[in-house]
Order: sequence, then C-alpha cells, then structure tokens
Amino acid sequence: MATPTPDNTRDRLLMQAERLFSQKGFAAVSVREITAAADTNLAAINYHFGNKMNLYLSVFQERWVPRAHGVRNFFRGYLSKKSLPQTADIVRAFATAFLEGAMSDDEMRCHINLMLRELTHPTEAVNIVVSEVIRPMHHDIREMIRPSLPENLDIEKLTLSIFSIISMILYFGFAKPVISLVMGREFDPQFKSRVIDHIVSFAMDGMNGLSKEET
Amino acid sequence: MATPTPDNTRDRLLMQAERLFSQKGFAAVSVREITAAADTNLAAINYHFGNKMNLYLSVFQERWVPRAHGVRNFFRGYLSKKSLPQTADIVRAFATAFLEGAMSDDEMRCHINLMLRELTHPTEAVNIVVSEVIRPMHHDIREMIRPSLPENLDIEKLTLSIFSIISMILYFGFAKPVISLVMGREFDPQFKSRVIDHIVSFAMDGMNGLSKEET
DNA sequence: ACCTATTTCAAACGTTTGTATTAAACGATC
DNA sequence: GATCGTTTAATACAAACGTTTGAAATAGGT
Repeated sequence: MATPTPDNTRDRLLMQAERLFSQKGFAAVSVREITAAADTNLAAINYHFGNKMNLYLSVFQERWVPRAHGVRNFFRGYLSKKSLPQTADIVRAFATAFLEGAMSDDEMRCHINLMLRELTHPTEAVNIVVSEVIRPMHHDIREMIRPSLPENLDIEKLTLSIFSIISMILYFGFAKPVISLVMGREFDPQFKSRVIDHIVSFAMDGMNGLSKEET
Repeated sequence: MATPTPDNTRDRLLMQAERLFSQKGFAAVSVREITAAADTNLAAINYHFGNKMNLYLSVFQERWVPRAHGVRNFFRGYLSKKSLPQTADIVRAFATAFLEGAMSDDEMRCHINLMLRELTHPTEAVNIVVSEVIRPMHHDIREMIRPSLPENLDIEKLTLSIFSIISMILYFGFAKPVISLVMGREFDPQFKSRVIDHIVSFAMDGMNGLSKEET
C-alpha cells in the first residue's frame, strides 16, 4: 500500500471506510466504527464528507477507481512484454492482474467485494463502477481480441465471451472460502496458479469455439 | 409461488424476510420493516424465531433450501427426457434451470442474491448453503459428466470446470443490470435464450479442451 | 361453558444509530 | 505574536434499532 496510515484524517477515514464497507456492507458499518478505526473523532465524517453516504461514494471515487486503474495498468504492463499479444496472452494477463498480480490478497478481496456489492445491489456508486471501469475495460479487451477473430463475428457473442471470462475471474476471486470448502484444499499460491491456468485454457477453448462456429 | 400470502404469521414472516433480506441484506433490513410487510406485530419475530438472526437462518432452512431442491428437481426432470445425457445436455439443463426454468425472474434473483451474500460474506448460513446444496450439486454433476471423459482425467480440473460453469450461470443471473448497461439492451427472453446458448457452447468447448489435454 | 395453551398485540425498555452544535486546537500569513 | 480559516474534539439530540414484557385475544379439548 502506498501510505500504511495516512497522516491526514480525511485519507485515514477513506481507507478505513473502504476496508469496513467492503467487509460488512454499507448498512452494517456505523460511522462510530469507522471514525474509531481511523483514530479520529465521531464528527470527522460529517465534517469531511457531509454524511455517511457521501463518504461511501468518495470511497469509490478516490480509492476504488484508482485501484481499478492500477489493475488495468498491471494488465497493460503484463501485455507490453509481448509484441503481438495473442488472445491467450490477454486472458492470462487479465486473470493474473486480478488473481495474483496487481495487489495483495486482502486488497484484491476488498476491491472485488465493493464491486460485487454494486453489481448485485446497485447504489449511486454503480455509475462510477460501470462508466469508469467496466465499460472501458470491456472496450479495451474487445478491441484487443477482435483482430484475431473472423471479420464477420457477431459482436454480441464476443461480448458475452468477455463477460464469461470476467465471471470466472470474479468467481474464483470472491468465492475462495466456498471453493476451499468444496475442494477440501487451501487456496495457496500453487493452487492459485493452477486456477489461472485453468481459466486461460477454459476461456481459450471457449473463444476458439467462437471463431469456428462463425466461419 | 405456492401460497401468495400464507395465512399463518410464521410463514408470512419467512416469506417477507426472505424477500427483504435478499433485496437489502441482513443489516439493512429492520425487524419493523419485516413485521410491517408481513402485516403483523413487531414482537412476532421474537415470538416465532427468538431473534432476527435466527429468522435469517430459518429463511435459509425453510425457504432457500427447498427452493434449491426445486432447481435441482427441474434440472433432473429436464435431463430425464434424455436417455443418455451428454455433457452438453447437462450444461444446458443446469443453465436453463437457473436462468429460465425453475421459477420466476424475481424468485430466482431472490434465490441467487441470498446465496451470493453467503458466498462473499459468510455467516452461519453458509454451512447450510454449502453442505445442503453446493456440495451435493457438485457431486451430482461431476458423476454425471465423468463417464464421458477420459479415465485418467485429473478430478481437480473437472471440479474447476464445474466451478467455471457455475460462475457463468451465477454471473449472468445476478449481474443482469450491469450487463444490460454495458450491452445497451434489455435482458428480454430472446436475449436470455441466446445467453444460455452461449453458456452451453462456451462451456462445452472448455470441457472438450479438458479431455483433449489429458489424453 | 370452562379451562388451558398458543398466538397476537400495544407499549416500553435500554442501546445504538446518523447528524448537529459548539468550543478548542492547529497552521499559515501578516 | 495576533489573526485568520481550517481542522479536531467533546457532547447533545432525536430517531431508529432489536428485544422484552404482560395483558388481550384466539383456538382446541373436555
């Protein structure tokens, strides 16, 4: 993390609020809990953000979006090593960025949890999530992959495939406890890298089928 | 639904509690809201269930699990039409059961939301979800698919593939609003059936790759 | 009809919630 | 070092929270 414990109250509030909101959800966290964790006074939230909901939105604007950009940058950096990235490289870069690359496990869980909440129960913040991150990311990936696919490929099918890849990555990111329970094994680094291999090969087969169908 | 508004207070509480918990989450729903929706007295929850948390657990035991069995029965009924179901039939049966078959859209959203909450932020109820539904369902599907795969296939890879299929089905189930936003189209029945086709073909290609790799 | 067990109800409990208010501490500028 | 706007602190407040209580209502058995 950039600053373990920021010296200014506002940033400490944002940091702790993000952590707690991602762990328990908006309603389950009290402003007292946040201000205590941020080691400041109860009134600090109202002074710096007006109210609790505005703090929640600010978490997305000032912490979640930058972090999403961090993931995107990792993704791009990973790909820049290849001169002519194939679809498999793109999928691997994407999965790696989310599952083992861009940040610590806790940070990633925090990130995904916040997003997932907005996906399932949108608040105002969903507009930020979709317009700032999800839609641009879809666009990027689609345009990267498209050259290696037939010209006449239905764009809907491609988009659905990208959603499918995202669904796998998200699922293996957020359902770790249940996956551990079902498979009876820890989600350790070796297993994680096998999961990434699986996602890549599964997705690649799916994408190959895509272009076969069409031509 | 079986009983639109049950005549007994306990069932009305369970029904409204399920609806509200799935919409807003445990903490965001008050017992006053539930009892008002169930058209009964504030004290009813404590009389019938002891406390709010126990009501939440009872929702899973008495409403969620039976409904999951409903999905499973639809799945089995769908497959029983085929004498020798292929993997594609199994995947299609599974996706159909979740996305357009077993129950109404609202009911399914309610069902998936409750599960998703437990996947991401487990409470006591996660034990019910995993042991009563997810694990048995994994077992069933695995044993149905296994015959059509090579003998020496790594069981871990098969399990990961099943998780991947589940991830797609869940994602297309719960992220409908965002998918609509990104694709710029309604999630109408025609689109839904194309989504199922996509899931089946994508998953099938993934599974085929699975057996190719191994032999 | 009476008694008993079960269920419903209105009212109140003590806490905790988000927010508002006021004064004190701080930091920069002159 | 006095004065300014900015930030923190202590405290207050009404509203909402989950839970408890004891009385009223209801249902079933005799």
